[in-house]
Amino acid sequence: MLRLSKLTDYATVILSHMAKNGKQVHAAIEIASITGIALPTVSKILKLLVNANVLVSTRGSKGGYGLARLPEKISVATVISALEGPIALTECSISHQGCEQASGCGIRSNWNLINLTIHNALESVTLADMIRPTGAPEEIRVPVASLFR
Amino acid sequence: MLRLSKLTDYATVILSHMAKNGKQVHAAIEIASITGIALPTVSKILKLLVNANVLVSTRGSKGGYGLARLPEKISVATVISALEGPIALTECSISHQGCEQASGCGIRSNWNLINLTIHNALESVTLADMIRPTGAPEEIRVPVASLFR
DNA sequence: AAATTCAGGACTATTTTAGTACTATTTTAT
DNA sequence: ATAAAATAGTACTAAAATAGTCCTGAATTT
Repeated sequence: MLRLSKLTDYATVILSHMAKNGKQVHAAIEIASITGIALPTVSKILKLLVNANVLVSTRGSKGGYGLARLPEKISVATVISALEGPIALTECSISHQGCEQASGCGIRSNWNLINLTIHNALESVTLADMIRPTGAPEEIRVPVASLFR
Repeated sequence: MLRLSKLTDYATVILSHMAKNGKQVHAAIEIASITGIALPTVSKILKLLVNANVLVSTRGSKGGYGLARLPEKISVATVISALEGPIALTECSISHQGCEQASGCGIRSNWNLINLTIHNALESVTLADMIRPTGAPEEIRVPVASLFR
């Protein structure tokens, strides 16, 4: 499975909760209790999202976290790279040093093409798309069964 | 990083070696010595690829492994799912049981859309594409820098 | 000044992945 | 027939990555 880490999965849950509720500020402990994710884990995720400029934080009592911009302006690609670093399938797409096959490897640029395609796909989906009501018929254009051939 | 396992990476190296050499049959030990991957690991990968009908094997002396069909007919998606199982970003896209947020989670069908997009991207690239000479200018249509924003 | 809340970093435990070893089975060649 | 060559299958071990926790410090509000 081409897997996303659990933390990234949590991040999407947290962010969609924040995007759904119009509230400006959410304390970490509030998010933890609503989502059922342990507080230290929630804090860790929120911190990473602040560093990636997806969230803004305010300290002190009445403080908390809020979206840095409109959900329409937050792409899934941004969220994933905030949690996991650059989006790339192979190690050599990020750094090609230490690859003993560097010279004989004619695959690299082709991997880059694939990475780019995937990145574009993830860039085109925003947080606003994620919180749209599930299963809206016009959203599903292709039979999902084809995924598991 | 949206990572592929090392074994999958190895698999693409092994398969492109096999696709480049017109030879019909390659012994596991020959592949190991050429690619520099340890023999037991090579065997493991080759077996998985046979199970996924990407390769065919013949036993006995003069035996070995060969491509089950033309490189044009072997997609990257097939290779990845042979090594890692179904291509999906989130656990709940594969099995949704045991997800305590099952009812309140409106994200699932949107993840499926993303998964589908990525799957299509990977399905459209074949082994034949992977062994094309690297860096052919017409292949690179978008600046790679945009990948690492 | 006290209470609340985020910031940052270090640490531990768990899970996943990679790699190894061994035995059985099949086919070819002598 | 028999030996050699090669894959098939299974179980096990070790290493690495990930997830999760904890603690101390800093900022803001009341």
